[in-house]
Amino acid sequence: MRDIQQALDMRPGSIYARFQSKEGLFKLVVEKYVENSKAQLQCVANSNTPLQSLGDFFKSALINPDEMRYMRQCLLVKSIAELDLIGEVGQKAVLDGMVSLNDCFALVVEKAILLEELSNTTPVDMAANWLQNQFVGLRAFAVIQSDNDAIERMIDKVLYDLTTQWPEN
Amino acid sequence: MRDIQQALDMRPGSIYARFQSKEGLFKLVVEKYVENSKAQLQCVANSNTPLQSLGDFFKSALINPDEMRYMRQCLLVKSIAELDLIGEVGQKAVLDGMVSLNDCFALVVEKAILLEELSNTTPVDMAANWLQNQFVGLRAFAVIQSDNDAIERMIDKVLYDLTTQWPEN
DNA sequence: GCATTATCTGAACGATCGTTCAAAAAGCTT
DNA sequence: AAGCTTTTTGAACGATCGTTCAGATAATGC
Repeated sequence: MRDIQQALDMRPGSIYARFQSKEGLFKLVVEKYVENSKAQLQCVANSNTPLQSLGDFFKSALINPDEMRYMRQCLLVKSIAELDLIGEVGQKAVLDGMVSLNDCFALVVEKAILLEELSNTTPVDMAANWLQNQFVGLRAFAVIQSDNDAIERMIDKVLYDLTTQWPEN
Repeated sequence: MRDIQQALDMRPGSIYARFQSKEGLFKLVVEKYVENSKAQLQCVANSNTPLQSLGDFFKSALINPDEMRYMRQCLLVKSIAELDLIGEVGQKAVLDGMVSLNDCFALVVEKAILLEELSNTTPVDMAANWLQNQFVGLRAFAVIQSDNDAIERMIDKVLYDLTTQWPEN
């Protein structure tokens, strides 16, 4: 809270007047973050080449100058890692956000199937879950990996595996 | 630290006599955790059916009774998420641990190639990195996913994708 | 049984945390 | 300019954090 006070040049009272508490502020931040990410993924879903756009989305989120490495971390991923330290309100915001983004990944998969970039036998929900997984794993990978080419190869592998076969049921 | 004091029924002085500080204790815990995980992965690498053993390893780490859901989180993954809040000593322990486990994943891949469960064109280092990624992603997935079958299907997908093609260079 | 060493005890330290609130300042309406 | 509402201020609160250390206790060697 004191970091935020300094960054915004605001006194504690002002912050607590606008937001009720640390957790209330956290909830709003998470919701904004999710809203932002949703917009990005909906752009991907609206693209004419959804798979390529998906790759670009992954790359822009995971690859950036070294001095901004910390930005490779995802707020939601970070929050899930500390889910047991967060209050109920914050937990709900994080979990709802994950579901919300999962729906967006599903939209991307559906669009790719529609444009025949993916087989129509692709299980949409499973693929969406899987994509979200891949993103989480790559986020952690990107934090500790300074070789951008290695990250890019991982993304290529994700895009390839998306097109291969899926387990039954 | 006070939680640990209570759990061990030890007074702060005793803990600080054995370990120098919170960070020193953290370092030892991480090292122990890595040692443990290494032993498990080396078992997998020594198996006659490394890919099946690898699947079992994933399942045992990711699937367990619901009341122990919090145990699905991995100490290293959690630590990477908070890497910016950890001191230098702790950071080094975490990053070294990740490299160490990555080597173990590489051993598993090598063994699988040797036993012809994987093509000998499989790029060992990339596959090891990739496997570690998959594990990280699945850890987060398992924390928020109560459907064990969904987790199991994801693991099956990982084992399948391990056998498919890899990006060049 | 005594001396010496190693270990443990637990109250207490200073720093930092999230948060509050009476008072001051700024904004708005007439 | 006066009166009323809204917002901001900043010192200060109690709780909790990692940590310390003089003294008590236990373990060991002779």
